[in-house]
Amino acid sequence: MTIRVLLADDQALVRGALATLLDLEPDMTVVGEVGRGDEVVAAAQEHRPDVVLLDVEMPGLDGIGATAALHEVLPDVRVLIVTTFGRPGYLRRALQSGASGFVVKDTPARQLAEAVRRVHSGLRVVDPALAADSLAGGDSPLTARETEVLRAARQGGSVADIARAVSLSEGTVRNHLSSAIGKTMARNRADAVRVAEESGWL
Amino acid sequence: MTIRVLLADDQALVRGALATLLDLEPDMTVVGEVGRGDEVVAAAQEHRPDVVLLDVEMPGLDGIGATAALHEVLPDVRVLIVTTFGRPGYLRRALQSGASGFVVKDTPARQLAEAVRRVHSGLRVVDPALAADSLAGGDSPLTARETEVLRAARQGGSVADIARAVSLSEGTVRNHLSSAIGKTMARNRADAVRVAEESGWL
DNA sequence: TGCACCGGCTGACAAACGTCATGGGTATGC
DNA sequence: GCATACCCATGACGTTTGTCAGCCGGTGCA
Repeated sequence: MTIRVLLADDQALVRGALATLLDLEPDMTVVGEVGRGDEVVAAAQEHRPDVVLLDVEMPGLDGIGATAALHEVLPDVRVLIVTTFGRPGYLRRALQSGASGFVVKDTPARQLAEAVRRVHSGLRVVDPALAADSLAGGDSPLTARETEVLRAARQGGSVADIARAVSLSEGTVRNHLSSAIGKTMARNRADAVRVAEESGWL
Repeated sequence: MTIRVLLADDQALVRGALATLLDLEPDMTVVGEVGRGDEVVAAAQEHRPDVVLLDVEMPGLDGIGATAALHEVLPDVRVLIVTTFGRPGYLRRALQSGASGFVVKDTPARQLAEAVRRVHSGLRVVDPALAADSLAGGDSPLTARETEVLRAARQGGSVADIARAVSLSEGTVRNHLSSAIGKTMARNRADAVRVAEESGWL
């Protein structure tokens, strides 16, 4: 019995390469390819795959959101997340969304097919090095408002700009920023944004 | 006569997938794979490839630097740059470094082999959409020092930190930053970093 | 009923930041 | 020779930022 695989990656070159790689395996067939996150569910309904390979960074809807949407419509489909950078926060959120596996693109190509097989058989596949980082990174210490304000601060505007974006007073924004800076152990607003982004808290 | 190809990409999964993809072509052989930019020259000297496929983002030495180093030691080797994002500045710098082609990872997988063939036969391969952006983005208006200071500002440190990193006085750093902010039409140091990064000036 | 916590706001203040004027040094080009 | 541009530095300035204290309202919990 062959494993039916659906591929979702925004980089056509990578997507095609992975497709040929997996199609060479005797027990697998790539039944579909999409380049956008919001096309995943429709493609899955059409092609009925056993395993879906999802990139985290995609236009329309990111891998996390696509996993959640997929898990709701087709609960039996296994999801294997493949991503470029091993952001600790991604792993946690991906597993919470219902993903069965998490593989970084640094892993050898031969292990990908094996990961697909494991996921298909119901096992969880998690990059060991990444799992350690995930525990170290932990849950976000930021409150909802702090994350929102910090997210708005990414564009590099002034406090007044941020206040306008989130509809708060400037003083409140400064307080939230100060709190976020303290929690991330950063020295700056910009530094806090950097730290929070790298920890997957935004 | 088969085309000998050397692959350089830090993502093992992508690298392996591209290798199988190109190895399927009857007129190509992948003679080597490396995951770091500073291993490219040594691998090229050992395996004598006709074409080297280089990713821009690599540890040790980036694709631009690797191209320059390669061009100096082995001038006959053709270089085809493959990158994730089509930053306008990359294209310009890559061609200046001696690259023969520039392909973004959004291009269909089938066109990659064709691009390799064209580069091998002495033609230049440039993504059309990217070429337009490159002209729009234009040359960096920043001076050497301004770029250096702005690069040091990416970590999110204070002026004192930056001054220590680049061995300048704090006042001078502020002047360079102010100039860079003006040239990028940003409102902030953080904003200037963002703009310069997106324009490929760092 | 208290207590702790989060959200929101204000006011104040020291530190950091961005800007400007000014000076001198060097290399490039007409 | 002279203009131009870049680099380095200093001092001064007004603004922005980060921090702190205090106050109020709402929520969840012992």
